[in-house]
Amino acid sequence: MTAATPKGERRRQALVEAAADLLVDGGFDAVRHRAVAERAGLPLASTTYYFDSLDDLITAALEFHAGVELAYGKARLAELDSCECGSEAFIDLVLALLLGPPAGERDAEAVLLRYERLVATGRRPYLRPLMRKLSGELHGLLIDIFARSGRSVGRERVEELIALVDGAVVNALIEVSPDPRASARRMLAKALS
Amino acid sequence: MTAATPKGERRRQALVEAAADLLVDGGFDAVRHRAVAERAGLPLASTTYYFDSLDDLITAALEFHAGVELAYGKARLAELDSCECGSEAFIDLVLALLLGPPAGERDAEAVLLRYERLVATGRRPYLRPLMRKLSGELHGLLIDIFARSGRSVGRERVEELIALVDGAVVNALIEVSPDPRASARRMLAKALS
DNA sequence: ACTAATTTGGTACGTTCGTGCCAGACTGAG
DNA sequence: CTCAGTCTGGCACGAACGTACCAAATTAGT
Repeated sequence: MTAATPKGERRRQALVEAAADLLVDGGFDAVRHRAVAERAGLPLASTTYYFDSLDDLITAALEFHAGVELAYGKARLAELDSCECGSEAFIDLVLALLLGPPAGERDAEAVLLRYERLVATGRRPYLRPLMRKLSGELHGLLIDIFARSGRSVGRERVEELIALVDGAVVNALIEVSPDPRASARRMLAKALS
Repeated sequence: MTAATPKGERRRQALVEAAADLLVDGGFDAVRHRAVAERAGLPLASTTYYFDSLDDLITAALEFHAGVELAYGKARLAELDSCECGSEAFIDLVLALLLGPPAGERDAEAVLLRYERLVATGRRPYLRPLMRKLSGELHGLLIDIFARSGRSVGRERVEELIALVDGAVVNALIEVSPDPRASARRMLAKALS
């Protein structure tokens, strides 16, 4: 169901954003009708009124969130015009694009979330087109960044580096006190040296 | 709770194996009291009698399954004595250890499950010691295999290759018709050439 | 202002889940 | 054989869930 009135549209959007928030800090399992309604300050029934099913709501939330992520990536890319491309800063930038902005204390959890989402997509075929689009644009962004910093690389090499980062992350998750970003940084530094 | 009678021990073990089966073909979410009891052909209450909580049951199931996986790995390693180490066969062997034996039609799903489990571990700190142990032994096995096939490599290089495989897999999950094993094979072949 | 369409929000139904309960059946040590 | 300790299994509770329902309130088109 799509809203037909301005106020309705605002309400619908509030639900989408609430769902996206829940998705970010609780994973797919946290996106429930009741939780979304409560976070948006709206009654339970509004979630079923504006969205045919929970999957619909999740899709909308992911779509919204993907937009936010890409906007962040493009902003960081724009900053790079001033091209302070030390190896250290460059690696941090790539990690920020792939893992999100560093989240301090909660970084391990934040990164974990990204991979939970990625893996959970495997069980939700209806999200694949969306994830493919996001992933494609992200790869494009990375190629741009490599080019703009003087390190020209092909698409294949970029995919290899992404795989390296992703693999380092999932393997870091089982450490006693996981620091997936640090593991990824180590791998990336070695591969780029 | 631990069983004190032989028949009780057999029952307990039946529950563990049923839980491991469910874990393998449905992920952590499939391991429920009722499902385990039904698959084992035992009443619901037996699951709470022998295991203090669901987490207890899951831990036992994962432990059991890890044993099975490692046994498979060691068996494949033993076969290698006859050292038919063509590049193709070698890569398939490494993939069999990391992704499990090829599962034909259902391969994508089987591989997905492994990574669901890996990521889900991030939310279950009590499983980390177990996963670390399994992961450590698997790494050791891989080093052995590399050595035995004439390709001597250090631990760091092995971890790099594992990350490459894992990253290739998680990135393959969002393809229109995912074939994670093929993606991993491609990456591995390139890295080993 | 009036009517029809849309939106609202409280409520309820049917499932599934983890877990607790307990009377009865079984089993092994004396 | 006896009986304390162990095990069995049917059952019920409370919570959380997705979703359906519907009378009342609001809004939009004329």
